[in-house]
Amino acid sequence: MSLPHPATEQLDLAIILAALGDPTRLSIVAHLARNEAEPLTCGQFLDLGSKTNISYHLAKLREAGVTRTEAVGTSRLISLRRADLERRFPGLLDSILASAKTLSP
Amino acid sequence: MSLPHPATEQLDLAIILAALGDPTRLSIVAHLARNEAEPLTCGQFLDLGSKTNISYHLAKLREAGVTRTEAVGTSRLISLRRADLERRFPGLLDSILASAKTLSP
DNA sequence: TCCTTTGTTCAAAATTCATTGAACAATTGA
DNA sequence: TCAATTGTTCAATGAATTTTGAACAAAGGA
Repeated sequence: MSLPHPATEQLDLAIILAALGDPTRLSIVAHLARNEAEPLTCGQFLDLGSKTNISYHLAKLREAGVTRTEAVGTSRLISLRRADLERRFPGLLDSILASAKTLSP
Repeated sequence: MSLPHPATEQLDLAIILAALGDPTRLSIVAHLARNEAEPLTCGQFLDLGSKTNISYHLAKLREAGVTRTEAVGTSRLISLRRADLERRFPGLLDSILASAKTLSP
């Protein structure tokens, strides 16, 4: 099982914005931001869609470079690539997360 | 000819990010930001695509609330809705424009 | 070993998106 | 009035996206 992640220098703005320009994925990212202390598993997003569908959206976020996914046992631990994003596009993620917060308090 | 623009309070984050998550539209917005002194016409984007195609992308940006389009003669003057965006999602547009700048210096 | 848990992959269907050319509309100027 | 300029709308097409269920795979525990 390969879980390819784009390198930091390869992160593309349009691809990242497209990945975040979807309600389900925006909810996933907001949820990750709210629980950055410990990474979350796929199963913790099942209220947002079916198992298959969440797997699809999480793959999109990973391929865009927004999240990192590491396999641990049968689970996948998902976390925001905050430091990488900050280095490539300073301030971008924070402003998007802040904007997302004005919607779901 | 009606040119409907969403109200500031109705601006939706996912819709805005989806509108900006396209290379052509990101170029359009970056170009608008570089020339905010005076609004631009559709014809000034023809290097990014065909006349019909640019009209399509400009409609997307307008419907998302990113741009404002006013008819003047046979032309359309297009400008960023910077103040509205700032009020609804403070800092968002600036951070996206700054990120876009790191790509095309 | 067998079963459960946790996710992925695959194929199919439905939807949406992007692009094009032809036709149209409105304004301006000769 | 006639023609040129500036964009939009329409229909069609191909591509990409989203969603679903069935089948599969890997790890862990009884």
